[in-house]
Amino acid sequence: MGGSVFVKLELSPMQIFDGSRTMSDRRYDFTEIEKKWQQKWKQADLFRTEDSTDKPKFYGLDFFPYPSGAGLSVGHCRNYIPTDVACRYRRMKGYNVLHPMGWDAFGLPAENEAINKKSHPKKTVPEYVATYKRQMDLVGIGYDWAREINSSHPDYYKWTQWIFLLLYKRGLAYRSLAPANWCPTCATVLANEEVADGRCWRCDNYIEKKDLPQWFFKITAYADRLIDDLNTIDWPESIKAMQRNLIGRSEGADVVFKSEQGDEIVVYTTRPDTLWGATFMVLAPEHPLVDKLAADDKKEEIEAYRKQAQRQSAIERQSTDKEKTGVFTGAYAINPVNEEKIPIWIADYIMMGYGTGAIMAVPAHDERDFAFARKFGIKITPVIRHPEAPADYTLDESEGWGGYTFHPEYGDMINSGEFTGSIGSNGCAKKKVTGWLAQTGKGKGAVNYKLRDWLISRQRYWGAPIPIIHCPKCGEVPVPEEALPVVLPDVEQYQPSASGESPLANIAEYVNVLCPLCGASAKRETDTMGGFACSSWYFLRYVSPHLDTAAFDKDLAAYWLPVDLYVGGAEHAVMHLLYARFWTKVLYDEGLIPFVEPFAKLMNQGMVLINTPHRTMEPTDDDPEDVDDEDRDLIPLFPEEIDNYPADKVIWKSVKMSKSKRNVITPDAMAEQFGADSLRTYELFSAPFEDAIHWQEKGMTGAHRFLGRVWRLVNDWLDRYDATWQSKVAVEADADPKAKALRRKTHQTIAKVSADIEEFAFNTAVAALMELVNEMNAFSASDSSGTAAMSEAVENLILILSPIAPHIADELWAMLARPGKEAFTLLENWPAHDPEVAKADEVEIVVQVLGKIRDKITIAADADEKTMEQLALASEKVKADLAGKTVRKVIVVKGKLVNIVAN
RNA sequence: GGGCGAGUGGCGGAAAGGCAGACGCAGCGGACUUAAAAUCCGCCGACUAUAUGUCAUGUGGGUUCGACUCCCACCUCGCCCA
Repeated sequence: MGGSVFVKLELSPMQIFDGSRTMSDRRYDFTEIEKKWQQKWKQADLFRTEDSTDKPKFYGLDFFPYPSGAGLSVGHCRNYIPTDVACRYRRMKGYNVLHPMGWDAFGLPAENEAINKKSHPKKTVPEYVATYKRQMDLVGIGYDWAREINSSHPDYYKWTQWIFLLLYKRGLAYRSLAPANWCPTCATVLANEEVADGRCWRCDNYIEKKDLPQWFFKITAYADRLIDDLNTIDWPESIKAMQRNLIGRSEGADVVFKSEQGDEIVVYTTRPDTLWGATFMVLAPEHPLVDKLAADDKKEEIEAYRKQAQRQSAIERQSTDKEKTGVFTGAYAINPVNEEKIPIWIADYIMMGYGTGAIMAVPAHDERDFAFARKFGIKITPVIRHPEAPADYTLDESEGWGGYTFHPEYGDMINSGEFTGSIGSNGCAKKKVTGWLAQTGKGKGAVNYKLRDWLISRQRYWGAPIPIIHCPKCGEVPVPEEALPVVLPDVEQYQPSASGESPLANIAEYVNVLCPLCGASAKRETDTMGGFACSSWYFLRYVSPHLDTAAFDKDLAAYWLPVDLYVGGAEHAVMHLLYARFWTKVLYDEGLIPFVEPFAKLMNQGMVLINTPHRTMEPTDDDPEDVDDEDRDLIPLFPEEIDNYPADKVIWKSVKMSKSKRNVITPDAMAEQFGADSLRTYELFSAPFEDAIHWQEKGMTGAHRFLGRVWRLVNDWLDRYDATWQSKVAVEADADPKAKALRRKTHQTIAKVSADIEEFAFNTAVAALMELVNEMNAFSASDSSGTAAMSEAVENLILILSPIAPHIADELWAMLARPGKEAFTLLENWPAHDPEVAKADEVEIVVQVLGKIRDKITIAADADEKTMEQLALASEKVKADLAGKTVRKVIVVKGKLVNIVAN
């Protein structure tokens, strides 16, 4: 103590905070500190989760990452850091916390990466995993590595296969010949959802159509539950909307049309109230009835049209911008509601996959039908009055079909026989017509979904083998449970072949087996499962990662699940989340788990963007005319190119970090330069959790400076730190207003940081900590002798900072001579704030006259409305402003303001 | 074209319908230093008459004693779907 007093007397307050004074022993050596504590945490097995059920549980989970060769960027950390803060906070709050991590190691990304590097995924994946783990530890993420899982290990995919068989047993897995989206580059089929703008979502090349026998999961059987249960979970509305949109439930009617020859053609329509306006029918070119219906003189034309339709992607075919094409079959159908004879056409904008592959076309009230009818001169009959049309408005072609004619809105029915005049609003007419169709046997109410069954087959090596055997006598035979796993064989040649067959098909010893039922020679299924299968149940494996008798322990799953907090990027969210929800419901139906939704709360973190130099693409001969430079695609400039490129031509743009753009910042570099705690603090502070961060190294400097201030503040107070502050602090605060103010700030900050972490408002939590540190610094430089208040502030600051910057917090915590102190802040209790201490006893309120601020007065915090009004009216400035006016009304907001209305 | 979201200083951002700009970055001035870095202190939306002044939260209306916040229309940007 004596030494510090001496120093204090010798130096001015400013010098006391000069970090250079005792450079050698007081420097914030983050490299040393972070290494030291990461080792200590590991030695103490600090993040090991026990399956204790006497505590409330908290299951915090990040999206299942696939380990790529590029390693982690600071962008990935935007996902892992906030989850870690939430988990550390819950742990200190007394929860039993499960915070695991594992690897979505199967699937195309890992395989493509390995192919590109001419290496084997079995070798590369462990290398990449090691890098990810090292980087996650480097950032200080507290995962329980004892629960690490890897979807490409046989002890994991054994259970993926087991769930496949469960689906098969329940009639939810089937094999069917189907036109597949075929990517020639990746040499594999893709799910519809994996195709964007007719291109493969991974390699961006155009896809083709190819007929293959393929495995599907019948997710459509769960469509209604997948929509309805969205109402029970705490997810961002945007993600829920995307899921509803993808499922695409619509209500309408199946209506039976008949061809003149008597063939039934069932069409699905969402607008049965427009039936009287159906003036033609359109079949998909692939529709099975087309050959039968087609007139002889049309057959050639139809065949040619089919061929060109098949070459196009679904997106191209259905685009509303596209010029309509089609061929008249020469046949006619009878409209069942009015017995009218209408022509049957084929057109590529009708797809076999949606509804029944045939539509009734109502050109007056559907945009594409309208364009089609106009082009081919087909009759247009309006049957719905435009809601805004005058009552006496008549519709005819002389108006050029403008004005009130074409519209897809609900409206009252016209030109519709006995239904003419039916009220259209709120779908009334639709309901009425649907009921009538059912009564008369002309059709029935029907629900349709955009959602297709989930195509799970991949003709690739690096996936979980589908556990099915094809027997010439018994047909499809599931591999018996006791024979699982079907182990992926080691092969030399795992590159996919252009034939469309899996590389597994070439391995005789794998393919040739005996039928488990009859013992005859049979062949194994050679397709593997797409990666979404593995990630549809991994969250269950973490509760008992090493169990070898079941996919998961039922009791532990019931204890830990559902996941309390699930964090990941919005961009990959729709498919994975939908499939995982589907499997969860199947497992529930099987009686294996007592919940129907796997993820109670979902949060999407914002991306990390970085300002990246670009140049525009050089003009080419293929360019459409009058392309502006601004419309041309931008190409990133690499670091070595930028110096040779004219500065005024460089276009700077904030884009996502990616290896291909060479703009990646690694956590390794940041940890080395500023420390992991600075990286964590910066990423949390820089923007709200959901918003994109624009990476700026200056921001890292700011976070680092803040931690440096904390470091010096605590260090400079160590020798005055009083571990027995608890018994003194109240007396001290009564005697010293400055001490009282500091206590107030401390307790306010505890409350603010706690609430902010729970609400994922990390940016304002960090700001609150900065405010506290600023106030502590000012206090310490003041003439106050409030050591107890300062000791309380120091202790609490370290604890509430610890989830955000755990290494520095543990180091500072270790320096305190606190009785009964735990070795790690994580083992301490989260501080509770005392509302009485946090409460201000005086507040400054605003006095307004007609909404303009005229004075600010300081009053007792608990002053009642009447007192406030009196004090406000007594203000000299207010009196001056009110001279000659009559007070009409006084609005008083307790503790905030007084507004005087006068004229 | 449809759905969702967002527009606030030079920048990132903060504001239960109640003092717009917390906190930080950058900038400016100062202290310390032989010097620099680091650190510390102060200033920091615009305008002018330098004031407890006026104007300011994409634009225009509305509700309200009071609007960044709620409602309507429009503009711009982003994401998803088509």
